[in-house]
Amino acid sequence: MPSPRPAVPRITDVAALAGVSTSTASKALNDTGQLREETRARVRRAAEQLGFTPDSRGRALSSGRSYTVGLITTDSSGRFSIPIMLGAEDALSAGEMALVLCDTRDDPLRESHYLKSLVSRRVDGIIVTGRRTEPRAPIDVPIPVVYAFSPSTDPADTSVMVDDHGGAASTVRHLLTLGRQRIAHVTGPATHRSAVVRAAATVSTAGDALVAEPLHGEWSERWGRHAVDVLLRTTDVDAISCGSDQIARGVCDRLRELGRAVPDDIAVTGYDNWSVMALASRPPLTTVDLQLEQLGRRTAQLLLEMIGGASSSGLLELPTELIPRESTLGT
Amino acid sequence: MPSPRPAVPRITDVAALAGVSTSTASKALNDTGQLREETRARVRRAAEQLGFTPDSRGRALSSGRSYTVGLITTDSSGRFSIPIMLGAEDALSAGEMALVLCDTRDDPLRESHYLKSLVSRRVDGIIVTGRRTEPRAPIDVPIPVVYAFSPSTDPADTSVMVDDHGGAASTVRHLLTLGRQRIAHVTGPATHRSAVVRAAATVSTAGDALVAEPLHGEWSERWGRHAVDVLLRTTDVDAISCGSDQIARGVCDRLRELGRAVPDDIAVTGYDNWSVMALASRPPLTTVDLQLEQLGRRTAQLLLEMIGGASSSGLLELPTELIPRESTLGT
DNA sequence: AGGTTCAAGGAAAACGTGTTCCGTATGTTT
DNA sequence: AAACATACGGAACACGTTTTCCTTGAACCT
Repeated sequence: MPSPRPAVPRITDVAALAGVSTSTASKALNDTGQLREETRARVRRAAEQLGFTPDSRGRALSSGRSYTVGLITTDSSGRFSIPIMLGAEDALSAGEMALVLCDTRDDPLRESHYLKSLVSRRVDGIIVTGRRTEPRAPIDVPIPVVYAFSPSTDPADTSVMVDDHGGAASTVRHLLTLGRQRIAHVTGPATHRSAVVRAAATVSTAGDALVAEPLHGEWSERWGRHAVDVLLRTTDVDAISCGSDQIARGVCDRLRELGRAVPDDIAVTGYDNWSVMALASRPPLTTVDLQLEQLGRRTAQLLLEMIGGASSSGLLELPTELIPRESTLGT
Repeated sequence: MPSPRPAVPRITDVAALAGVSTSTASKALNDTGQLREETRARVRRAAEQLGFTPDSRGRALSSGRSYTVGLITTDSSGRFSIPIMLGAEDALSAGEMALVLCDTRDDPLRESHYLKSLVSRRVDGIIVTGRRTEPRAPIDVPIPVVYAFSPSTDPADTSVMVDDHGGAASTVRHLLTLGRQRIAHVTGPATHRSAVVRAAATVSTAGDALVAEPLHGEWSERWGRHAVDVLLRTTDVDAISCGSDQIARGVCDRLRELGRAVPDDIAVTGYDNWSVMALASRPPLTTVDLQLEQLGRRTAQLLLEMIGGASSSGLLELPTELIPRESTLGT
């Protein structure tokens, strides 16, 4: 016996108090059907008085929709997934939709478990997101799905991703505009798609101003510091464009240690606008904001449209925003 | 007309295929009731064949439970809320419970909106968490609630928090064990409970070894760097215990710039085990791990117990773990 | 043989809502 | 005055499951 009954009022209670039938009460509360305004008001008053909140389980069953979407992330602890989640949640909550969180921790077993759970909950749609920008295998469910950040390998699926090419190009154009002529690029592993894409954009945008092959290493401050040593040993540069804020911060630290002024001697750009790196760096970093929260919002909107019946819209690349700071502009 | 019907099989379809009634099918699939094993197997085969997944909306309505819990966070972008979320989600998913995410962004309006939504969804329970350790006003719902990280002001509510006193004390004991005799403490704003609690623990544990009043400032690397200047101007210290890894990193940076060796001249401890700070610091920081994921898991377990009928268990403080690294041990 | 017990499975109700269909009263038109 | 449209509101059903009874037949005991 699980307690005598929480005594939460149902619509029949409201109807009884208002002296109408349940169907009338339902119409009154949902602004449907043909009712006198006076009746509507009476029902609303009754609902108010009882503190009635409609049970969405009943509504879900009756309407065929659950007003819920699932968010599957392979790694929600990553700093990329989180803003996406928040943006999506924000856009969804505006439409009275709830978001259920599923962190697969990169485990295929967990993923299929969650998928089953979401299907069983008759979720209206699913958002799939990951930590990296490499395309991932699509999931197989009879529900609208949108991929965010890491697109589906199937181009017919709807995917929303960051325009990494444009982002990297914008930093280079920024450096060129400032008159820099001897640019180097330091970035992450050549096995990471984002590093490769950004490097390619840098190469093609910088043209003759690029004075060295892109340097690939790990996404760390340590690599940034080390790369400076490697670079200055052989090359004379006036700008270093980095593949991440973390690398850029390492670059700045090492340059300072070597007595090279940033940006007077060498300008530095980061990537990601990870505030804890970009703002704490000395000097603060000019960088590229990925607009991930916006990406999450856009993803949710697309999903809502698909739930509404729209067909897949293929791959969508969202613009980034260049954030100029002292590491290129000076004080 | 919303498409001719997704044609997802219902339990009646399974029952029909197996040649039994729906009630029998239900019993077979849930391992309840009295059925021949052969019948059970037949029903299971039919379900398998049809790819049947029970509709949890129906189950929710029938069982009176939604198998869902809500997570209300005032700021899910914070690095504290996230591990808590993940831990909770992990513990809940093991029990076939889903977690719906609600980020209030510190807006009371949004909070009440979400509360209404969760109540309407007949969530089985709610987890409330925040960015800071200050107690917060309890929420008023007829559902089990557990507060995580930021406890409820009502001591009768169930709250799970970090043992900040013990955490700070452990760093000081660590320093004393290493033979340090002249300890200073640099931490965050005196308006922050966590700073005050950690400072008090430091004072009472260090005793005579504390050579200066705790220094309060902001939670930033910059303040850490500045505090070193302030401190060394008047005092001779052989250890600095910091209120956060961010501050500790700033302290280390400044000490290095001043040519003071860490830890040989001065040992440094951080707090939070925020890997991006603690590991990137030079040298890596001895620090206190808050075990937030464990805290999230424990919170979820308590909530499940309360959903199961257990009564509130008041305030619970979870232990932290000291992580020794080079900033006190050397290489 | 007649009664009791038990396994097996079906019929029906319950959960809470939304919606379709239908009856009634009221007012309007010829 | 009769025919008719319309506003209003109620009865019934649907959504998909679980669970509580109830029926049936067989085995068992005295």
